[in-house]
Amino acid sequence: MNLNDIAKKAGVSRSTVSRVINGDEYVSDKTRQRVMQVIDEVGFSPNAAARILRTQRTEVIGVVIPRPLSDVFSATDPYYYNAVIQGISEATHSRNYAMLVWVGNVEESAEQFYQRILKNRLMDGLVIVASVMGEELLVKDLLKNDTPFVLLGRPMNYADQVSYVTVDNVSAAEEAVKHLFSQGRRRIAHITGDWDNVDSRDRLEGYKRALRAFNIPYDENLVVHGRYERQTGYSATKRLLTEQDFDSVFAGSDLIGVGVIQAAHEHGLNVPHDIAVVAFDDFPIASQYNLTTIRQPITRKAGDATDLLLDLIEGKVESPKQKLLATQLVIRESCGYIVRKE
Amino acid sequence: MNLNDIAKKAGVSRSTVSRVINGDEYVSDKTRQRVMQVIDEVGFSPNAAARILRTQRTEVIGVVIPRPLSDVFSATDPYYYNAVIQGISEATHSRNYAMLVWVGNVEESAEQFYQRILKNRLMDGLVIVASVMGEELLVKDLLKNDTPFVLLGRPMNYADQVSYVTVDNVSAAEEAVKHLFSQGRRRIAHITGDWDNVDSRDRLEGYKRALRAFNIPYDENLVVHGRYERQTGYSATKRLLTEQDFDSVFAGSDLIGVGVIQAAHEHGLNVPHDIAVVAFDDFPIASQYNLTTIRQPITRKAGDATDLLLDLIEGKVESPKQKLLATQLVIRESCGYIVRKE
DNA sequence: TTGAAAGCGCTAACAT
DNA sequence: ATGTTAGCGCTTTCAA
Repeated sequence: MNLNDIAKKAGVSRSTVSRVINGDEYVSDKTRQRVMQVIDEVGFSPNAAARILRTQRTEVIGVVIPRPLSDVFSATDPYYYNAVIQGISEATHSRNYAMLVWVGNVEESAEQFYQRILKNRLMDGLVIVASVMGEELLVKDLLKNDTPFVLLGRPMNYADQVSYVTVDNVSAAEEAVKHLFSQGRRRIAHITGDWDNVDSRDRLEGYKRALRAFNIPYDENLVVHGRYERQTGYSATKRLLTEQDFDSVFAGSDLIGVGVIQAAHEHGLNVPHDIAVVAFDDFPIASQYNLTTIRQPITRKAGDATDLLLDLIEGKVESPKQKLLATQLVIRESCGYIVRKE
Repeated sequence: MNLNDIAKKAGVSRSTVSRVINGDEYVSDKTRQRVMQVIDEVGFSPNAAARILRTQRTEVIGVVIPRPLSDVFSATDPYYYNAVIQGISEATHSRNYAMLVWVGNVEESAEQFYQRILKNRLMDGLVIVASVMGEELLVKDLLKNDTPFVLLGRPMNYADQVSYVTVDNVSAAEEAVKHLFSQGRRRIAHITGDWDNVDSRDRLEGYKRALRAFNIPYDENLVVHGRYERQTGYSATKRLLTEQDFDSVFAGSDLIGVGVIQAAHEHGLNVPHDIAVVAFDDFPIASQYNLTTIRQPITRKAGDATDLLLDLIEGKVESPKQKLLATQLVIRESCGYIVRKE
């Protein structure tokens, strides 16, 4: 079933059918109705490959997730990727695009992974979910071939040549630490996530800014570098408890925050009384543990990145373009703030 | 850059270039090498749309996830979908396919969702992740147009006309309950997941079989129907504790099992001493709570479903074809079995 | 407002 | 072993 078949049934030429399908205005109402009726009757939809070949636009975007999703040893919260995919899905849907998803496989180098993406020529552009490791190779290639793309997260390099959407990690971290200060805390420790991740560095920067604002000297002994894992929060806290004097922790992520709470409890300490905790992300686990945390709007971030990509593809905006999203402090019990229950 | 350009540079016809690209054997070694060299030099990859238009094969499959992934109110463990996507990704990758992912959006009816999938004509077939609600509409349409598809999970209806891959829930549940029996438990309660889900019904069936095997009469007061959520395990256990006499629980999922543990603890009961628990899934949360549970190989299940789909697409097998995967009892502490530590 | 015709880039049947 | 050619189904100029 193709345009010709529809054309014959409707008694018009196939150009007219094409015009009807594409909403061309130069079609009489009578003709349009007749054609539409035939299309509905036979349940016709145009051949995508032919259309793509002709128009050079696929209305498909690629979603690149550099790391294997279900790495058993990874402690990354799987909620993040679900929320990202959901956000992209909603944005593509509302603008009539489909999404091709690329997930890094376990036994595959970055080069191989990027090669298979680049060889597939069914995408108008890419949303790249920034991971801990750099996506530089891919970014370089894409810049070279002039393929539209948007990063979810600020890249470590080329940040000014690249379009990306991320949250304002610096301000968010600053707010988190200021909140601890407002609860009377003065010896505030910080446990970071993966150090090859830009967010981690930005959050540390925000931590420093808050200290500066309150004239608290920066004490590097209160900062522990780790990974975005529960284990990091746990062992970093254990170490801090034996070596340092501190009354609160700004955790680089919810998972780290949960580890902090567990370590504190094992030492017979009360959270928030003895150790107050503010974390980052507001994944579902945060509410389970009553963590006060910075909420980052993941679905929104992903949706905005997708909208930006589609704007780039459709020539509605010029590349590069960046967008910073605001976050929100969600106060629960781990920070010591008294939440009035209703 | 197209076949003609390559052909000119290599001094051959474009059919020869096509033959080289497609690994046709009727090309001399010299010619092949020359052509390959040109292709590598200019980094050529063939236009996908033209190839699809000509061959009528896209080498793309669709992955259908009927429910929104990040439904804030959904308590479903997001790990499941990550593992599924990973499994499909690995299988498609190893057979040189790409995957188009379709996620149900929040404000969209099932009909609309299925329509947008069916109208996209860039897929050779579909893997459908079975959800709680039936995918019947989609299945009917696909059967009608003869589109290859495989369900991840047994469908409630049309099970004999449809290809699917799932785990043997009945045997697995039977094993779980028999294990509790072997630990001396005789009053074994069961808390089910969503009742419009086939897995829930199969697990109940397995529970009944185990009881029958041990001549324990089925007591419907010990069976509580709920959802695959922590809350279900929690409130069902609370109710059971006030109304019934029981010494153990077979939980329909890990999340339910965690709810059971929490309710038991709140009643001052020890798990496993007072209440033994065996659950289902072996998601990461199970090991956090030391749950004895039935491990279902999600990534494998998804990979096998994809392989089956590709076999169907490539005509290597006949539809319908079903596959049941074995599960594995993972013994931790919640069942009361003494695990020797090394 | 409609139709005719060219051509997007590829594969495969056929010819040599 | 290689080249020639038709045609997959669509959009879009151009002509009427």
